[in-house]
Formats: sequence, C-alpha cells, structure tokens
Amino acid sequence: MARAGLTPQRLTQAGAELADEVGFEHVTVSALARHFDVKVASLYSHVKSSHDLKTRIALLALEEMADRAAQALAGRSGKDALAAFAEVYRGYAREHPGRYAAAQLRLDPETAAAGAGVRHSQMTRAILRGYDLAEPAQTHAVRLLGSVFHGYVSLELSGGFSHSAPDSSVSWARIIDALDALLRTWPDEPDREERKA
Amino acid sequence: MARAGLTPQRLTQAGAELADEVGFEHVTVSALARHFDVKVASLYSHVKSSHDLKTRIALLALEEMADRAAQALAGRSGKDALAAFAEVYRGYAREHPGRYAAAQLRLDPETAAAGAGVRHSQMTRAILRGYDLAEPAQTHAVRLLGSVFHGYVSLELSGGFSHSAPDSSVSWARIIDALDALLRTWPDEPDREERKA
DNA sequence: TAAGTTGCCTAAAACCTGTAGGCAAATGAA
DNA sequence: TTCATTTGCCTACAGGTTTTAGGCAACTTA
Repeated sequence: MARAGLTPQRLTQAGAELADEVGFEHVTVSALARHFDVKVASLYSHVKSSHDLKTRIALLALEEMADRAAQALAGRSGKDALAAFAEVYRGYAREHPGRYAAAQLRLDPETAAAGAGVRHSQMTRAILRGYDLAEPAQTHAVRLLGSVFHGYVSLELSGGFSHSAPDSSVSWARIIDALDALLRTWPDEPDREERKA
Repeated sequence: MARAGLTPQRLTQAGAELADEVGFEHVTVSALARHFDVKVASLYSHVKSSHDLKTRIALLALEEMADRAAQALAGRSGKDALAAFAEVYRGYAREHPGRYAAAQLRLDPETAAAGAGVRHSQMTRAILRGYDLAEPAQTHAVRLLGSVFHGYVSLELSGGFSHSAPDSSVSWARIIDALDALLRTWPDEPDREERKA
C-alpha cells in the first residue's frame, strides 16, 4: 500500500489552502484526510489534535503576513511605510480569507509568544518611527493602528461595506490619509477635569 | 411527564447566557438540551437548526447593543456622544463576550437587513452630526469608527493588550481623544499625483 | 369528556474527534 | 541479502453533535 507522504508541514499547508477555499471554520481533520485520500486516524500521527492543526495554520498565516509586511516595509518610512503596511494587511486578508481567519485564532500565551505575532507589533512600532510620538502615546498609536487594520479588514470580509457607495477601496485609502494626518498631529492629553462645557 | 416550557425566545436567551459563560463557539444544541434537561431532538421543534439558533443569538446581541447605544446617545452630541457610544460598545463586549462574539457572526444579507445592525450604522452617522463632515468623508468616517471600535474590542478580548503597559482602558480613552481630534480636522483628499517626495 | 394540537420522547443515520493496536513498507545494520 | 527496527497508514471502536421521522402523552378547547 503506497504511502501518502504526510508530514505536519504538508498537513498545515493543505489545511491553509482548504481554509481559503471553504472557510477556516470548516477545516477539519476529516476533510483533510479526504483531501489526502487517507483514513482519518492516520493524521493523528502527525498532528496532535484538531486544535493543534488549527494552531499550526494560524502560525503559518501569522508568519506569512509578517514576511510580506517586512518586505513591504523595507526602505520605506513615514506615510509610505504606513500605506504599504496597510496594503499588505488588507491584501493578505482578501487573498487568503481562510488563513486570515486562522490568524485570529486565540492562541495560548506561550504559543503566541513563540509565533510571529510579536514581529507584527514590532513592525507597527517601526512605522511609527517616522512620526514623532513619545511613550505612552506611541503605544496608544500602535493599538489604534492594529485596531483599524484588523477592524476594517474583518468588517469588510464579513460583507459590511459591500453593496454601498463609496467603494471600500476608496474608504481604505482615505482612512490611511486620515491616520497619517492624525499621527502627525497626535493630540496631547486633554485636561479631563476642566473642559466640561 | 412535565413539560420544560421551551420556546424559541427562552432557547435564545439561554443560548446567549451560555455563550457568555463558555464561549460562543461552544454553544451547541446539545449543550442547550442538557441545560434544560431535555432530549436534544426536542429543541428542533423550536429552532430550525444549530445555525438558526446561533443566528437568533446574534440578532439578540445586536439588538441589545443597539438599545444600549440608543440610550447612551440620547441627549448627547459631539465628543460626548462619541465617548458614550464607545463606552457602550466596549462595555457590552466585556460584559457579554459570548454575545459579542455572536454579533460577529456572518449573517446572510436579508437576515442582516432585518436585524438591528442597520440601527448601529445609523447611530454612528448620528454621532458624526456633531462634526462637520460632508459626503463622502462622512461615510469614510463611519467606516473608520466602526473599524476602530470593533477592532479594538476584539483585539482586547483576544488578549492582545493584556500584560502590557499602559492599561488598556487608558489607551481606549486616548484613542477616543484622538478620534475626536481627527473628526474635527478631517483631512481633505491629498493630490495623489503631485506629492511623490 | 372527546378531539385536536402541541411538546417532548425514542430511534436512527451521518459526520467529527480521538485512542489503541496491527500490519506492511521503509530503513539500516550485519 | 536478510533480519530487526522504526515509521506510516490501517482497522476498530468509543463518544459526541446534528438532524430527520415518527410516536405517545399532556395540555387545550369545544
């Protein structure tokens, strides 16, 4: 009986492709076994569990995104860097919706720390070097950028902006413009006692 | 044999509570049957399918959020309205993480149109009445606000901001400040040809 | 109180996860 | 080459979830 040549890597890769085709929530050990024309139990020699498989796909996606982002950021700064990073982020999600959904999987802390998630926040910080932001404003800005990118893309993917003008790509571009302007003029902390009216 | 008194409403309510306790992804028809101490098949008289149940929970969550937001917005405008809306959004998600996850369920278009999702975007638009934004900037801003709120809350819920200073609540407040400033000075469309260097 | 309706039941099929143990193919050493 | 070991995929099975079909008992109403 010929062997299928399964490895954790091939399973992860095939799982990622499957996720993009049918949605991450439909990625199952059984479906993957069907894809390799192999019995379900066989996969459990290569992957600990369904959760393990999903985690591997998530880590793959995070790494791919980080690689693309690093590419895009090389040699750019300021608004150019911001726009390039944004483009990568949105592009990856549209190109690989299943992988993008996988990247949203909640990982346990040690797994997350070992993965490429940290590279992401470092790159976001790198973008902000083009702007003049001291701590703690810089951290607030990192969180804002992460929120906008993730929020926009995930709303777009779930169909929130379709069937309504203006086109989503236009809003995206204008939002980058707005974020750039905001980062250049990040407001000081308002005095929360005085300004009541 | 005493009857359990099941109705779609009670199932939806219990399902929402279960979601907050164990996570939306673990809300299952079986689990709900156990909760009511009833056989699984019995639920299918009240709910068409597992997906139907989840959809009902999602619609309940959207409605609850819209109700709270409408309350919070009454009598406020400008930054007050913005901050109140943001507080409701984040508060609901923290108070009811399972319901909030449910609200993120991708609904088919007609279901979404019938639900309270539209009330949300109308309210976001209402907030912007306190700022001087003409179309299409207003739509861009609506999308930005939605993205920030959703993105921030969902990153926070998945643990992105925990274990790192400054406290998440501080960033949230400062991001509201920043959004307020941004909306008051929303940038004109830059001339994309000229500014290359 | 009989008729009709409703509500929860048993039964069963289909599918997914996960474990245990077995046989055959690949590997490597004598 | 052959024999032992390891590795890879298999069968078998146990348990869980979804969903449909059909039945009986409990409410409702006339």
